[in-house]
Formats: sequence, structure tokens, C-alpha cells
Amino acid sequence: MSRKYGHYCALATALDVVGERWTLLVVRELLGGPLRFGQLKNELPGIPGSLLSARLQGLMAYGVVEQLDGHTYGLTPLGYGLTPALGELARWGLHFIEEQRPDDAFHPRWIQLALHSMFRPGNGESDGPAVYEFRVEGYIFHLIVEGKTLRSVDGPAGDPDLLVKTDAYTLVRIASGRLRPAEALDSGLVKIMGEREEFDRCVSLFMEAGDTPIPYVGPDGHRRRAAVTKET
Amino acid sequence: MSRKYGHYCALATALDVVGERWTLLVVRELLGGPLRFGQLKNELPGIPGSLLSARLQGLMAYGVVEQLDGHTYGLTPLGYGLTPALGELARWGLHFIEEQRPDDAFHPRWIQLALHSMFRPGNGESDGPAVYEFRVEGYIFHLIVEGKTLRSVDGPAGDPDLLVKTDAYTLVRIASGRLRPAEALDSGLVKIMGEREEFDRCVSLFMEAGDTPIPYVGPDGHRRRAAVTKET
DNA sequence: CTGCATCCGCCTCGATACTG
DNA sequence: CAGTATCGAGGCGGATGCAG
Repeated sequence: MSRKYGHYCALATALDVVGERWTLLVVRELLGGPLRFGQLKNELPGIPGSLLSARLQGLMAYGVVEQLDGHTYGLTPLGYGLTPALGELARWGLHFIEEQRPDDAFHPRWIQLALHSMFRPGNGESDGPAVYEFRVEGYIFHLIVEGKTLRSVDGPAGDPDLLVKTDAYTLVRIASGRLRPAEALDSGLVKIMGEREEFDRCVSLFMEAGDTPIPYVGPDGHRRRAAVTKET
Repeated sequence: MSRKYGHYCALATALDVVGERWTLLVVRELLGGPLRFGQLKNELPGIPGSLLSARLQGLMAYGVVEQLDGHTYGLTPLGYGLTPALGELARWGLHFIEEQRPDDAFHPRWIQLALHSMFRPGNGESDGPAVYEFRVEGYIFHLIVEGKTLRSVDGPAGDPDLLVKTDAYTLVRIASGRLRPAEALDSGLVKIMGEREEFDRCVSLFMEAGDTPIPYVGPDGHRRRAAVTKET
């Protein structure tokens, strides 16, 4: 049995279930739909196979993940219930995304989660559903905005209102408030196919106009200790 | 340097900062305001002093916690930014809160977080601010509902619209959908001072009428494995 | 080749004792 | 009271092995 906190507290209980290392990242992967063990392992660079196995067993025991036919694992409704929590955590994590893209592993699917976490339903009134196709480093998906709901679907859209082509690093710089969307467009870091007006509307769905939605906490801002500290 | 996932992903980055054991519980304690090391240790039953020290150092290095005058620690604005994430996690954790109150440690302050996580702004229209005082197992605090915001303050209220007296276990049973508020009131598990109508209004701020907001996942629901599994 | 169990070195964690 | 030092136990990371 895994380590528990032994606090009669909703947060501590949640962490008893999904607080261990790698667990929430496993859930992150499955948010996009069921996956096989191998795919899961491929999209979680660094995880030992044995640990992934253990996590899946644990999550199944809690009813968060279920094993479907043919060695595929998917979230139960309970597991999908973690979506808002993961969204808020991801949104907060944008404060700390590194300025320079490090040699970290990356999968374009990550940014779908980030986009979801920044979605502000209510900004940008749209009558019918709006469809935006994204092409990020070879990966294609599209967002469907309908009223107050946002869905992201893998693959190209049939007839998108806008097509956006860019790279992950640029998206991160925009999301963390270090690059304004208009600048990204003018400098060619973001290329669009469609009306400029539609681009602005798309942007307004995720961030307030002229404002940095997620102020970035730089590497020096990380150190709040006033005086000199031992650097070992 | 703590272990990092090495994923260029907002969620993984957040977990790099607050994903280690005990870290989010330290933040939970500080959400109510700055605390001294000793208080913090007392309200986190089970944490080793050395680990609390390490966590505080780490959080300070990231700018999430800052040391105030006289050995007191408080959240920075960045730290308070974790509020929605902790709220969503706590809300999800309500699915797993044990049916029987175990011998777990408990502090009434925990339930303030749970109440926050269940708050549904927009339910129950109130013109002026509504003030509800809670007395839970000797601990007194009051909620101030004003429009779409909810604040909870330690200590008694001056002139509350309603006074609620109950125990933690009953609150958990209500929150996890196993006990309806009206039943709790009728059976005397919850005692109120004020109008019954005001009680209903208070309830409607946190849960939909006649509906279980957080379906409980019982100990048997935890096992989704169809067949018999080895029990060691 | 995929899915997962096993083994081992290392680092984190948990408990206690110790210092300013 | 605030925080540090020490040490055993156990979770984690990486490599290997085996069954379907």
C-alpha cells in the first residue's frame, strides 16, 4: 500500500491517490484518450517501465483508470474528473516555464493542455462554433470553441476559420506573457491562414487584451532570499 | 536540486515545483495566512522537521513562500495563485474521503478548503453580503459571501445571518453526497441558529438542490478489476 | 516486439537526537 | 522554539530478463 498522509482532509486524500511521482503525468497522457502501455511509455520520457506498471495498477485499484480490451488503458469518468485540477495546475506551471527552451523532452500534445488551462469562456462572443487548426512542429490538431466549451481534437479540421502555424517555444513565450501575439505575428514566428480579425478573436479567448495573463517568474525572481546564501 | 521531470510542459513544470511529497500540504496550511515553523509543524501531523525545513527552503527558492519577520513564513502572491489548483484537487479528493472517519489526524481548518472548493458562485442570489458562522468541533470561523466571492475568516462573526454547529464527519458526509443537508438538520447532526430559509440558501451556495454534488467512490468501487487478483 | 516483473544502486523520506 | 544532523527503510531510476 502506498504511503498515505493520514489527514482527514480532501486535499490530502486526493494526494494519497494521485500525489506520487509520475501519477498525474500518466493521467495527463490519458486525458487525450485511451493508450496502450507502449505508447504511454513513449510519451512519458524518463519513466521506468516498472514504475508505469505500478502506477497503472494503483490508479486502477482506485477506479481512476480502467483497462480496456487489448492492453489499452483509459480514464474512467472519475479519472476525467481530474481535468479541472490538471488545468489549474498547468496554468500555474506556466509561471515557471523556462525562458530558454531547454533540452527537455517535448510532445506537442502538452500544449493542448496548456491551451485548455488558459481558456476563458465568455471572452470573445461567437454565435456558431469557431474552429481553429493548429500546426505545431509537425503535429496537427484543431480547437472547437462552442459557447463556453472548448474541445481539442487531433488531426486537421475540415474547414477551419483560422489556421495557425508556429512552434512550441513561441506558444510558451506568448502564454507566459513574454511575447505579445501581435508581435509574434508581425515577426513571422506565428503564421496564419485566415483573417487577422479572426486571429485577434482567437487570442481573446485565451488572454486578456494587452495584458500578460501569466506573469513569468524568471530565474532571478526565483530567489527571494535577500542575502547571500551558501552555494555549496 | 530537486528531481525534475524534464518535460517541456506546463503541468510537469508545476509538479517540478510543488509535486514532491508534503509540498502542497505546506501550501495548504499557509493559505490561511503566515505561520511560524512550529505552528506549521503542528498542523502537519507526521511531517519530519527536517523535511518541513527542506520544503520551505525549496518553496522560497522558487518564490512561492517568503520568510517574514520573526521566523514566520507566508505565501507570496505567486503562492496564493495556487488556490484554484488546490481547490480543484480538494474537490476531486472528496470522492475518496473515507466513509468511516478513521483515526486520521484532523484540523477543522481543512474543511475551509473543502468548502471553498465546493463554492458555486452564481447559485443563490444575495444582495448584500451574507455571513455564516461555523462551529466545528470547537473551532470557530465564518464565511463571507459577497457576490461571486467567498472569504473565510477565523473566529466568530459579529452579526452572522446564520450560525451552524456540527462536526467534521457530518460535513464530509454531506459534501460527498452521502447525507442530505435537510436530513442532517432534522436528525440533529447539524444544529443551526437562524432561519431555516437562510440555511437552505447557504446550502445552495455549495451544492445543487436535491443532487449529490460529489458522488462518493466507495471502498468497493475502488476495485475495478473484474476477476480475482492475488492478495499477496 | 510489447507488456511487465525482477534486481540493484541511489536518493528521498521518516524518525529521533542534537545544537543555537 | 527554530532549525539541523544523522541514519535506517523504502520509493525511485535504470537495466535486464522473460512470457505472450
